[in-house]
Amino acid sequence: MTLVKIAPTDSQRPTLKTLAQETGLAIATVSRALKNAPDIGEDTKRRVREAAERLGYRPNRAGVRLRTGKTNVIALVLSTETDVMNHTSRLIYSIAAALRSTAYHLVVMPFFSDQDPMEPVRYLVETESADGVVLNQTQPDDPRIRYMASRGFPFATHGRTDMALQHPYFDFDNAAFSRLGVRALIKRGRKRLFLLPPPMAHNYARHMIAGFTEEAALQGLQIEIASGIDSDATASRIEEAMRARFCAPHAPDGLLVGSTTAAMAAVSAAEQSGLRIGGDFDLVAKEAIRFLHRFRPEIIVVHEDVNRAGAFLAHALTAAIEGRAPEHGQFLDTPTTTESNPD
Amino acid sequence: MTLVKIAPTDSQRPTLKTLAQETGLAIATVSRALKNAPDIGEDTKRRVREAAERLGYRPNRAGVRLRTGKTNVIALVLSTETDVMNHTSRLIYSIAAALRSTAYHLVVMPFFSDQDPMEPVRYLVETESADGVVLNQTQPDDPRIRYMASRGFPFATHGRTDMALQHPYFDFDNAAFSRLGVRALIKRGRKRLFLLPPPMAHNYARHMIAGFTEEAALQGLQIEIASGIDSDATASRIEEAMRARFCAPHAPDGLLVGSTTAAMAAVSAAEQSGLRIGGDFDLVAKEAIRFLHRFRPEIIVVHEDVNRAGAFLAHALTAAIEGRAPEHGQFLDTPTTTESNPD
DNA sequence: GACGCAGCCTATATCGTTATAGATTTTTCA
DNA sequence: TGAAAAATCTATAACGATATAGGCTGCGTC
Repeated sequence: MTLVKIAPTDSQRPTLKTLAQETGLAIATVSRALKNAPDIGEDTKRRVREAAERLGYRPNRAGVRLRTGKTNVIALVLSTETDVMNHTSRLIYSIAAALRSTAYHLVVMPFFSDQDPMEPVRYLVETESADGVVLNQTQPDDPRIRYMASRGFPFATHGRTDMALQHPYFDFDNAAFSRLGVRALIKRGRKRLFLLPPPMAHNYARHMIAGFTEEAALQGLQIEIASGIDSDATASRIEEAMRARFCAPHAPDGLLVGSTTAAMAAVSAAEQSGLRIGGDFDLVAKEAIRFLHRFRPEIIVVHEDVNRAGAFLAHALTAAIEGRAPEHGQFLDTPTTTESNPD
Repeated sequence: MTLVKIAPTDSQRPTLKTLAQETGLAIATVSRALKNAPDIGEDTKRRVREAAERLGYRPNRAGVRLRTGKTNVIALVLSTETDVMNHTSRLIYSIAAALRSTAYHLVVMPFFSDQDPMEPVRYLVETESADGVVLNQTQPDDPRIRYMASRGFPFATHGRTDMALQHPYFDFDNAAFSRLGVRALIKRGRKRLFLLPPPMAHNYARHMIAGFTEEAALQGLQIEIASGIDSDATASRIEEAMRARFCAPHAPDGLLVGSTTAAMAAVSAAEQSGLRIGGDFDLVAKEAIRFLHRFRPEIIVVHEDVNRAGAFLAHALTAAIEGRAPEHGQFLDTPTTTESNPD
C-alpha cells in the first residue's frame, strides 16, 4: 500500500516576517503591535492587525514556546484503568470543550497501576510540557500535589485533599450525598443501612463514609460499611461480595453505593439472592450519567455533574496560569435532590 | 583526568549545550552523536550517551519542533456530543496507552454539532499542530479524509470510507455483526426482524444495513428498518419511537441494535408495552463495554473491542508518520460469536 | 613528499518568536 | 532656538535543536 507521507514544508503559512514585509515594518514592531505594547502607534497597530487578519496569521506555537516557555497546553493526568462509564470521558470532554475557545490544547496522559503515580507529573514538570495540570482522584495526602505545589507549578484538581494548601479544585460533596441518601432510605422505612464506599486511598471515600456515619448516628441507626471490597472493583467482584452479604444474617435493606457499575452489580446480586428492589430493599446510587433509571426505575439516583467540573477546572486553571484571580478558585458541588420515580 | 562535575544549577534541565560542556564537544557533535550519525566515532557516541543518561537529558520539544517541524503530537478529532458510554472514552484511552512508550503525546480535539466538521482538521493541517490525526465516525464520502489525503497529511481512521483511497484504518465489520445477529435471532425462532441502525451519515450504518438485508434475504425473511430514528438518538427518543412501534400492528419479535443505550431504551419500551424479552421477543446488541448482560442477561450481545482499535490505530499512524511500513495498515475486525447466557 | 581520501569533528545559519537596548523622529518648554 | 523628553520604531540576541558545509587529522599511494 502507498503510505501517506509528510507534506514538503513549502506551506505558505504567514509568520511575523510575512507581516513585516507586508506592512514594511520590522519583525519586532509587528510582534509588539500584536501584543498591544504601549510604545507602538495606534495606526501602526491597526495596520498590523489588519494584515494579520487578512493573511490569517496565527503565532507559531513552537516559536512562542521556545522563546517564552509557554506551551499553551493543559495536561490531564488520569487513572482510567478501572473506568468503564463514570467520570473519565465526561471529564476529558468537558475540559476540552471549555478550552475550545482558548489557545490551549488538551493533552491526555493516562497512567497505569503498574506505574508510580508521580511519574507523569514529574515528567510534565521537568520537561515543562504543559502550562498546567489537572489531576483527579485526589488522596488525603497527595504526593503529586505536594510536588507541584513545591515547584510552583499551576494545577487544579477534581477532588480536595486534607493538606493545608490553597489551590483550585472542584469537588463533589460526597458527605452531603451520603446524608441525602441516608435520609431517603430512612424515609422509605429502611433500618439496616449498608455503604459500599470507593477505595479508601481516595479522599472522597472518607467524605462519603463520614457523611454516612454522621447522618445515621443522628437518626440513631445501625450501619455497616463494606470491607475488602470497594465500588471501583470489577462488577463481578462486587456482585460476588454483595451476594455473600445478602445471604449472611442481618442482610441490609438500605444500600448506598458510589458508582453506576456498583449499583448494577449490587442489584444483580440482590435479585440473585431473591430480594426485590423497592420491596425488600432500596438502593441509593451516585452516577455521572443518567443510566440507572433505565436499568431499574426504583433506584434512587443522585446525579453528579462532571461536565460542570470540567468546565470549572478548565477556567480556574487557565486563570491561575495567566495570573488572573479566578472568580471562584474552589467549588464544592453539594447535591440537594435525589432523582427517583414516585412509587 | 576528567573531573567528576557537580551538575550545574540542577534546577535547570540539561540541553545539548550542557552535554557539550560536559563532554568537551561541540553542540552539533552531541546532537549528531545522539542521532547515531555515521560520521561520529564510536567512543564519542558512548561518551555522549553516558552523559545524556547521567544528566537525564531529554530533547526540548519546542526546539525540535521549531527546527524540524516535527510536533510529536497525535491529534484525535472526535464528535463526542452524543456519546454516553460507547466508544469514545475507550478510544481515547487505548490510543493514549499505546503512545505511552513513544515520544508522542495525545491531543484530544472534540468538535461540536454547531461546527463545520472540517474546522478542527483544517486547523491541525494549517498550523501543523500535529504529526498525524485519528478520525472516527467516517462517512462514505468524507471531506475530512479527502482534505488530509490531498494535503499528504498522515491520518488513520476508525471506520472505512467508500472512497478509493489507501490509508490506515481499523473497522469493525458491521455487516458481519448483522449477519451474526440475524442468524442468532432465527435460531430462536424469530420471524419479524427489526433493525435500529446508526445515523445514515456514518458509513458503518450502511454496512450494518447491508448485512442485515442480505442475511435476511438469504433466509427468506421479512425485515424492517427503523426510519426517522437512529441508535445515536437520546435514550428517551428511542424509547418513544420503539414504544410506538411495539404498539402498532405486526410488532417485531427480533431486534438488532447498534449501541448499549439503544438496547436499554428498546427493552424499556418493550416492557412498557407488556412484552417480555426472551419470551415475546429477542434482542441482539453491539456494545463496546460489557454492560447489557447485567441489565438483562437475556440480551444477545456482540462485543466490539475498541481498545484493540485504539492500539492498532496508534501503531499504524505512527508507522505511517515515520515512513515505516506498518505490518498491517488496515484491519477489519470481524465478530464471530455472540455472548449470551444459555437458556 | 605531495596528493587524495577517509574519518571525525566544528562553525554557522536557521526555524519563529520575544526581551532588551538602542536609534530615530517628534514634541515640549525654558 | 536648542536641549531635554516623549513617542515610535528597529537591531540584535537569545530560546534549543538540526542541516549543511567545511576543517583538521592521519594514513596510504605513487
